[in-house]
Order: sequence, then C-alpha cells, then structure tokens
Amino acid sequence: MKVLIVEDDPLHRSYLHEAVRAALPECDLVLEAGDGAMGEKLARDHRFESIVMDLQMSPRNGIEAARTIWRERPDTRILFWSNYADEANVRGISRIVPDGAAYGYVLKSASDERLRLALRAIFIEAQCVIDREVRGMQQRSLGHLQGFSETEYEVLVDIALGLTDRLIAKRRNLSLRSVQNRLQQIYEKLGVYDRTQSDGEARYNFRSRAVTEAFLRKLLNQATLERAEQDLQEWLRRHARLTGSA
Amino acid sequence: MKVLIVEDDPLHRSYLHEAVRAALPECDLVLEAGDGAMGEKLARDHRFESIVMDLQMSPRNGIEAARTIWRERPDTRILFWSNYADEANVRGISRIVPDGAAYGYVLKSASDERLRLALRAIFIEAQCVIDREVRGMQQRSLGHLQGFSETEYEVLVDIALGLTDRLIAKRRNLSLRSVQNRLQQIYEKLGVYDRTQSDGEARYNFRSRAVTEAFLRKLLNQATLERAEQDLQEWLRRHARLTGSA
DNA sequence: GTGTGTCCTGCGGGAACCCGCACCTGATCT
DNA sequence: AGATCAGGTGCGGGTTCCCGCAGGACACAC
Repeated sequence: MKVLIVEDDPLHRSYLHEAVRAALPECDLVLEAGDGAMGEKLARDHRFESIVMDLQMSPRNGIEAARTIWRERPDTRILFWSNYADEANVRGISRIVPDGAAYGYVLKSASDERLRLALRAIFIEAQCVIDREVRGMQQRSLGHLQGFSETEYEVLVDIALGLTDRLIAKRRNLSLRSVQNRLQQIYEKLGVYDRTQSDGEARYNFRSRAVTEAFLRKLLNQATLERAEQDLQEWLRRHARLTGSA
Repeated sequence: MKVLIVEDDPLHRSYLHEAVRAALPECDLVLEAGDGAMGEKLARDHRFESIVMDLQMSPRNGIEAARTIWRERPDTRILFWSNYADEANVRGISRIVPDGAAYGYVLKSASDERLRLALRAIFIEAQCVIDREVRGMQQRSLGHLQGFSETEYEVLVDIALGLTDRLIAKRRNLSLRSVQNRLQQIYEKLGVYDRTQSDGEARYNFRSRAVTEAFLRKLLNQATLERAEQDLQEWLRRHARLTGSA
C-alpha cells in the first residue's frame, strides 16, 4: 500500500508523514508533494489510491487538485486535512466528490488519535470520516433547511465577481427578472436590509453588502473567488466568440 | 532577556521555540501563547519587550494584538512571522507601527538561518528587518507611486463593506461628489472598465467589480474585512445616538 | 377541480449609481 | 507671479438596480 501526502507547509508535511507511518504499518511507500500541481502529477504517475490533501495551498489548492485526480480515477481515497471548516470549503468538496468515493475531512486541530483513526478508516476500510464540526455545517449547507439552493449560490458568486444582472441572466440562461428574484432571496437569507432606524437615510448598497455578509459568514473565500474568476474569464472568451461570429 | 511567542499552530509554535532558544542563548525565558488575546495578556502581565507574532490567528489576529500591545508599550519589539506577504497585511502593519519602534516581517518560508539573523537583529540590535518580498510591496503600497492614497483606501474598504455613497460621505466627512471622485480613481487604478468589445452590452457592476479586484490582488482579505466591519458597527452606533438625540 | 407551493417572466417607478463638465482651494515648482 | 497638480464641491443626465404588482407553468396535496 502507498500513500501520497500533499501539503505545502514543511512542518505539517513531516508531521503527517510521521502520523501515516505510525497509523499504517502496512504502508510501504509514502511520497510527499509541496503543492497541488505536483500532487496531481505524482498521483497520476504512481497511481496512488490513498491521498492526504491539504486544502489551502497556492498556487493550486487542494480542491482543484482533488478535482482533477478524481476525474481521472474516481475511486481514489482522499483525506482532506485543513485548518478551517469554512462553508466555502465544505461546499467546494461536496461539489466534486464522485458517487460512492471514500473520503474524509479532518481538522488540523484534531488529536493524533483522531487522525490515526481517520487514516485507517478511510484507507483500509474505505469508509467516510467527517469531523463533527464539519458535518454539522454540511447538513445545513446541503439540505436546503436554511442554506442556499444551487442557483442561488451561483448568482451569489456572480455578484461577488461583479457582474451586472443582465450578464448574470445571459450566463445562467435566466430572464433579468429571475436573476433579481434570486437576488432578493439572497438578500433575505443573508439578512441584508436597511438598518435605518431613526433618521431617514442610512443605507446599504444591497448588492455589495450581500457579498460582504457572505464573506463574513465564510460562505465565500479568496480561493473560491479566484476559481470562479477563472471560470468567468473562460466563459467570457467563449461567449465573445459566439456573439462575435454571429 | 525574555521572549514571548504568539502563534496558534502547535507545530509552528514549538519550531519557533526551538529557533529562539538556538538563536538567542542569552534568553532565559520563553513563553508561548496560542492566540492574540492570550498574547496580549501575557505581554502585559510579564512586560515582554520581545515578541514573535503570527499574523493569521483567530479569533484575535496578530495585527490586532500588536496594536494593543504597542499602544501600551510603544518600544516593544515585534517580529511578525507569517505565511503570506499580502498587501493587506503589510498595509495593516504599517498603520500601527509606532514611530521609531523596531519590528520585523519574516515569511514562514524563510530559511532557518534567515530567521536566526532576524531574531538577533531585532531583539538584540533593535534593527528593522523586512523580507525582500515584503519590502518591495511595502514601497509600492506606501509610496504613492502606483498604490492607493489613504482616503482612497478608506473608501475602498467602505464599498467593500457595502455602504452607499451617501453613507460613506457622512462617515468620512466628504461631499457625495467627492466620494464618487474617489471611486472613479479606484476603478481606474484597479483596471475596472467595460470589457465590452464586440456586442453592446456585456458589463460589470463597477462597484462590486472593484471589490472583487481588490480581493484578487490581495489588497483586502477576510481579516481586514472583519476588523473594518467591527469599526463600522461601532461608528453606526455612535452616529445613531448623535442623530437620534438631535 | 381547487388549493398551495415553487420557479419563472414582464412592466413600471423611484432610488442609487456612473460620470462629464465647470469651478474653487491650497500647495509646490519654475 | 504664473503654472501645475491633488483634492474638494455642485449640477445634470443616462444607466442600472431594487422591488412591488400581476401574472404563467408545473408539481403535489386534498
């Protein structure tokens, strides 16, 4: 059995190496990668089936790396090991995990024992192991109990990118009014409204304020934004070509 | 001589402890704090004059902690030790460093030797040590060569918070038109303009787009936003009281 | 069939925003 | 003294946004 470690911080990397060696004596090869791109390459070249992956890395972060790895071999087992349980990360992972794949999400603050158990459960038993702190949010986020629907989240990302209603409508194939309806739901769910209590004109710019709220609630983060920006630019190029030739 | 270490990651903390012991044999006491609040308390109680401080911590980050520490004892020497050289962090530190204070900014990716030199230079010689990567941006950011002026940056933060032009004007004691002038400069400096090339109506919402650009360029980050949000709420309360009683 | 819910769409108005034009101030340079 | 430049202000208009009102389409309940 072989394990690949993808983690940019040298200290954390060697700690992980140690932990893997201790938890999995049946493991005879442990390789390390310092960023997402290198991780993808090693996973492909050596056909790793067990990977421990950090989330915040640059230039290529863990979610993007996991996406391409899973696209090539959907049965790869990946343990995500991260500092934070931001909703943006949880949602990002839920988007890319293939059906039936075994994966885990453990916080770096977890104890050695918890990490050991997770390593064995995922790589040996092919179980899913999600930290409780992460699990709670996952249900809130995916079950539509209080969270955002898929299209709402897309529109939220689009206004975070700075698009106009009209462009969002084009991009998502909606009418202008529908986009604005989504926006109103977003404003409501984020609690964006005029705090005007006494005087007549203390106001928020709803659109910008919603993005701020989303950031403060960790619904969005820099990495999500950067990824979305790339997608947008790529879409813009395609779209320009279409309408340009028409 | 005594040194205080403020760092939330246990691995990094013990590595730092080791490094301090090795670099400063004349040091007879090393204490550790796991977050900003505890760091402030220890610094106050034990009158530390030499502190190594991580930047990204929660709930109270390194910049906030350093601010209160420096407010109480401006001659404290602080070495900031951080993963990133984001413009938001550099600008945040430049705002709070007292006149003549000795401080340093070293990246976590720096070699052991570089860290050792920085420790001795700051704590023994009271020099300022700034990593080259950080230094370059500092000049761009503070010298107005290509960067933002103070008021421009304030307005940028305000639109990132989702305020209307009118509220910004009130808060910064400007006329509405002046705020809009600042905004236009911001749009220009961030390169926000209509990418409309072929067809007539592909557009950005300038205001939101500017915030996005600022995030992508790391001019703003979550921590800055959270801090600014607190300031805003506090100002709102004061302002409401004033206009309410008027 | 009738009710209830969710998602989509068009119309129209009032507010906020983007921005060109014209003017004033104060500071610095030649 | 004249020139130049950064920063501040008022006016006016075209555009976008926010959002209430008034519907259609589809599903699932009673």
